[in-house]
Formats: sequence, structure tokens, C-alpha cells
Amino acid sequence: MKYSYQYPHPSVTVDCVVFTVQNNFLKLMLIQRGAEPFIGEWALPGGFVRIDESIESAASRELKEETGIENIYLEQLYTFGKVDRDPRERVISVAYYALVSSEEQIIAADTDAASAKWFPVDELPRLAFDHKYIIETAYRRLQGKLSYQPIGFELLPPKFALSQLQSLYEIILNKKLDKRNFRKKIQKTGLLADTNETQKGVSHRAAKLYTFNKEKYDILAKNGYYFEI
Amino acid sequence: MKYSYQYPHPSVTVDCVVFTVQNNFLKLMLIQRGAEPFIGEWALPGGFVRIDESIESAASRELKEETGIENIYLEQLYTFGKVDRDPRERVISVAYYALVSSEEQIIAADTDAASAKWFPVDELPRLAFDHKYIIETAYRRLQGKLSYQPIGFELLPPKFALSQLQSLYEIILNKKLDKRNFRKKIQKTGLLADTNETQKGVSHRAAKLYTFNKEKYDILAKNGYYFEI
DNA sequence: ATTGCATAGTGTTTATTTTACACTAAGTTA
DNA sequence: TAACTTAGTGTAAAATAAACACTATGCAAT
Repeated sequence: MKYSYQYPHPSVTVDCVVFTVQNNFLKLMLIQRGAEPFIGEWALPGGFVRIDESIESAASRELKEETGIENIYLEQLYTFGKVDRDPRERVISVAYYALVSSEEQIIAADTDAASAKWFPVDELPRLAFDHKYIIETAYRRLQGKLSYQPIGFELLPPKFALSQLQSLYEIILNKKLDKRNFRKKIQKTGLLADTNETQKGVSHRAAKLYTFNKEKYDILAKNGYYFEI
Repeated sequence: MKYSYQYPHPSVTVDCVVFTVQNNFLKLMLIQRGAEPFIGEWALPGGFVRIDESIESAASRELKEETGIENIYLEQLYTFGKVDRDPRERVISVAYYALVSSEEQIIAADTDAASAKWFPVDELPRLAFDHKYIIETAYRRLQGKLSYQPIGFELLPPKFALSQLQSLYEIILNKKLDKRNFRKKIQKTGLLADTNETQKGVSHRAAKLYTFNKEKYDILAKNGYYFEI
């Protein structure tokens, strides 16, 4: 007990809600707790913010330590601070959400497979702490954000077909979209760059592959541009 | 030094960015610091989160203590956690933003007038900590949110004229709007309820006064409705 | 009482955006 | 070569947004 203060201090943690799309399902990463409280139950990857690291660094670090995922789009979601959200002591948690592409998922396998797992968002197990509530908040935010910021690209491999992108939108927004209208709208943004490649190994007509023109988006975003689907 | 921990704990504070519209200016409330660090400099109202109160309660409490403002729309903005943002020790700050109507401003006068003051957003003094950055974040959020959520009503007295509402939008979004189109759009939402009153004490034709139908908005919002200007 | 002044209040036309909708093209497999 | 699967494409109708200017009302000054 080396650290003393005149007034009680809360602990500050981070929790990460990491989404991906796999086999036409929106999934998120959970880990099985190896310590009390809630030992054995599923929870969001996360942990304590160290005294000498920023909150965001803590989120990246914990995510990497617990799931092997790194170098991803990570955005602050909300800070949860109900007095009794942790049974041990006062804990304030800054939640982040993140998107990883189905390709990067494979990297995640280098962690202990027993303790980190992808769950479809509507087949979640019982969750520790208030993590169910945090996930609901993140899911709502993801749906909202998807419609006006091109974060959907983060969930796809660098080169993707338009049908993959559409399918991703349909999965997250949970509704069918019109193929022609979707394509028109996406093309009109000018954010897609044509690679001159096509899909490989598919048993039907191969689709053209595109990449997301992030440089162009950054320029547009700076001048108050809003992407809208 | 009665509170000891095995690991160092950060302090957690709240900071409030309180906006109002006064004389056709968007203003925000600052207080003059009476203690180190940054003594004498201007800063956002705020303070430490107590161990037995939620973050949001802390924000409300601090705001009331330091400015006299209470019972207002208060929304979490962002959590700022750079390691060196406070020269004394590690402090993580959860920022909130709030809107008060020009009527409620008068209540704020019951605080020490020397230490709490409204500043136009583009005539801010030098600010303590990273509060300039927090304010920029809040201002951007306010502009964004105003366009798709009817928070503008919070900045007006309960009964208001359409021209007041339009003026408020023009001030915050910093651009002129077309009177007829604005009125059409606002009316079409069905969120305005006609009081059968008119302005008093104006030296020209008196405008009809409206109230904001919050019940109706809440119902619409629940079903995924988005207000848009 | 009349005039001037300031703000309130009101519709229509045009341009733009969104929606609805169905067939042909290309590649793979049996 | 026929059958299957997904890729890729355009147009018309409807809805929404944008541009635009005058009359109405109430008060104040003379």
C-alpha cells in the first residue's frame, strides 16, 4: 500500500468493444475472466489505466495484451461511472469501440483461444459488470456512425468488392439496401479507388476490387464533409 | 493521507462547458480560479468526482456550486486523459456540455459575480489546463448536434418566437438561414406547440409564442426519429 | 390620425436527391 | 453447352431542398 492520498481516489479502467463481421454476422470480442470478481464469466477486454499512460494508450495496450489485436481504429465511446458498477471498489471505465477487418481477425488467434472469442452480437453470453449496457451503447453508436462516416471500410480487407461493402452495411444496419442505389451513392462520394484486380477463387463472376481512398476522405472531412449512406 | 492503494490512482474530475445565447452571441461560462495551479486564470467550472457520487452527479453539483446553474440539460462530451494535462498530478477529466436558456442565466447571478462570467465563444481569455481544447471539442459537438437533435430549444425560454429560434440556429451554426424554409422545416417536425400568446413589450408587431413539445419528441426519438435542420 | 419603422408571417417554382424497380453480363461447374 | 451464381447497369416518379419578395401588424413619432 505504497500510494496514499488525502481523499479517496477511484480506479480508472478502459473497456474495448471490438466489432468485426464474419460469415455475415456482426460479432464482437469477449474474454473469459480469469480473476475475481466475475471469474469465469465473459467480459469486454480491458483493464486499469496506468499512471503514466494516456487513456487511449491503455485501451490499445490492453486490447493487444488480451486479444492480440493491434493497430486498429479505436474511438472513445463513453465513460461509465455509476458508483456501484464494480463490486470491489469505485471504478470509472472509459469505453472505446473498435472495428477490425475479417482479415485481421486471424491475428487475434495468437492469443489464448480459450479466453478470447468472437460472439455474434445477438448471441452474447451473460456478461460481467455493466458490460451488456456498454455493448448496447457501442452498437447504437456504430449504427449511427456508419451512416455518416465511412468507418465501414475498417471492417473490410484493404481490397474489397462493392457487394461485400453493401453486405456489411446490411448486417450492421440490419436492413436490406437496394443494390443500384447503394452503388450509386458510394461511387458518388469519390472515396473508392479502383484497383485493377478482381476477386479470386470464387465460383461465379468475379467482382472488381476497390480500395478506400483515405487521403481523399481526410481532405474532405477537414472541410466539413459528411459521408452519408 | 488516509487513503492508500497498492497502485497509484489518478484523480478524476469533471469539467462543464455551459453555453448560452445572449445578445446574439454564443457565450460560455468561465470561472476565475482561486487556487493553484493557474490561480487567477479563467477555467471551466468543475472539480473532483467524489467517491460516492456518479460522474454526472459530480458535474451537476460542481456546476451548481460554482455558478449557481442547476437543473439543466447536461450531456457527456468526452474524457480527456493526457498524462500531463494537470501539472500537479495525473488527472483524468470527464467533460460535459450544457445549454442554458437566456432566462435561466439570471439565476447564475446569485454566485460570486467576480468569479463566474459569460464569455462570447470567440473572445475567450487565456485558459487554464487544456480547457481551450475542451471548449473547441464542445463547440464542434454543439454545432454538429444542433443539426439533427432539437437541443436548440434548451437555449431558449420555455415560450419563444420562431424568429428567436432561427436566430439561435444562425448564431450557433454561424450562417444565415432562409426564413420561410426554416419555418417550414421546423413546423413540419410537429415538435412545436402553439401557445395562444404573443410577445410582450416589443416595439413592433408581436410574434406568436411556441413551446417545444418534448413528450412528442421523446416518442419519436424512441422509434429512431431524427430531427434535422 | 397619419406616417414611418421594425419585425411577423406567408407560397410557389425550380433544382436536387431519393426511391423503386428488372434485366443482361461474366465466370464456374456439372 | 446448359445451368447456376453473382456482378453490373439506367430511368422514371416522388420527395425534398433551395431560391426568392411581398403583405400584415403593431408601435412610435409627429
